[in-house]
Amino acid sequence: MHSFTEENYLKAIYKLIEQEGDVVSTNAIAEKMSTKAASVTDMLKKLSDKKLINYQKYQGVTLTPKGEKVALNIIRKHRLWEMFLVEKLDFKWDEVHDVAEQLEHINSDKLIEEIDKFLNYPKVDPHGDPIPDAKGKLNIPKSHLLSKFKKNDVCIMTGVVDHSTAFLQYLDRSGIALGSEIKIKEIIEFDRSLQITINKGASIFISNDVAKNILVIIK
Amino acid sequence: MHSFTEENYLKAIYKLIEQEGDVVSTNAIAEKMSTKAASVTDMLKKLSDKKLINYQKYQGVTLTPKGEKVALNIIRKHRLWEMFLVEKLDFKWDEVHDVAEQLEHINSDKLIEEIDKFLNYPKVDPHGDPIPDAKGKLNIPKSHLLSKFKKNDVCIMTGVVDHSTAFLQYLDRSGIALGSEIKIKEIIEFDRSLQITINKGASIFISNDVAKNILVIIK
DNA sequence: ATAATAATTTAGATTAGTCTAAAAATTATT
DNA sequence: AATAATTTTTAGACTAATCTAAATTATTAT
Repeated sequence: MHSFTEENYLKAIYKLIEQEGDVVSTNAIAEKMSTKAASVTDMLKKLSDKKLINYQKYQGVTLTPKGEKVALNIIRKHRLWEMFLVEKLDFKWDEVHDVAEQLEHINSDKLIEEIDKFLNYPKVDPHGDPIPDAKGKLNIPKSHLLSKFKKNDVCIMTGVVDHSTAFLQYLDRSGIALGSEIKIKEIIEFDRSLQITINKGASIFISNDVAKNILVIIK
Repeated sequence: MHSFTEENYLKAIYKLIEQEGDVVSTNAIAEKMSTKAASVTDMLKKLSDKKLINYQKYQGVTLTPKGEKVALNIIRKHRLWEMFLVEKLDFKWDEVHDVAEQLEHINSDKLIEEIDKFLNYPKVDPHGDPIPDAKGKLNIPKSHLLSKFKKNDVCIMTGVVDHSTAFLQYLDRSGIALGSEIKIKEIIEFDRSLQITINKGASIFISNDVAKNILVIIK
């Protein structure tokens, strides 16, 4: 099996690839893990030796299929535990994260299958994040950053990167919710801000910073 | 907080004191932890520095009140998780141990309180082992080995040390069950075997080996 | 009471994960 | 294209937990 630390690195790399792009830098990982670049380099060598990542010095990393499977399994466990805490115990959404970070490393196939059954096989968690299945496959189209789309693309809002109350309240006020249809009317060159319509309504402007925190799928 | 390893040592020491006597030897701990005596000595120094155990070179160890509290909290979590796995998920009793060994180290007061509530505040687990409360107190008299009692003592069977099917079946055939009243009629000097009556019935003989695996409370 | 045996501790090494400081490679700037 | 700035890697050290082998202390047997 893999150590807690290895699992956390793989999860961090997976999430960075999901959000930032195809290759992940040492510094990006260091920031996400709240550690130093030198420590990351050490770990990258180790994960590379174990064939969990593709790593060439100075060239950044990607996950191998094996590494991605491990990462998705951790994410599966994390999201199922979060669901369990909220649905079955009296946890609020802002209370679950730290505990789920611990529970995601518990090693027992039977346990996680039983939790899945107990929850009646949920497909997404309440953030709109999909729960990978037991084979480590996402049964829901993978979301991308709204900031990556181009003029006239139409997409559906599926989740957020920044889960802060401030940001969620801003989305609320702007009328952007899970499932909203977002059409990109215009991309302003100089600051990459977007003019969009929500559910075919009046158009509004959002900054590139905001667009980088909204996850969508192509319609 | 304490490391997983420290918690496991404290739990082992607690259980050895419960079963063996008042002071625990380095070798006994090494055996219980499946490690070497030298490693145990290192850890004993560390636990002693942290005031979790009373330790004098070559003299064995006892737990301080602080150490006992930690140990009881781990045991509380272990037993509550076992109950949860059996009662709420579809685990059999022989499947729970390994998973509970992992879950007992999850650090969240709220989580364990909610699990306790979810299970409706059980007092004992199905082995007859008591579940310590949130303050680390046992609300049930602490059990002792039947082998430690003397002639004419009367006690109540509360649990076993050896949980093997073979042993449980032997107890069954002998008519010894949880709650049985056991009276010591005679202790045979040369092999420490006992002549006892069960629920005031006909007397039977049990070996010292058997008596060392039966937990009782004084009536 | 002394020698033999057993238990325990010390000394020194090892591994995983981390760190700081310095070196090397890459990328950006002029 | 050369230099400056940034990123990444290496080198060497540290901590927690472990180990083996040797030394020390305690216990048992004669």
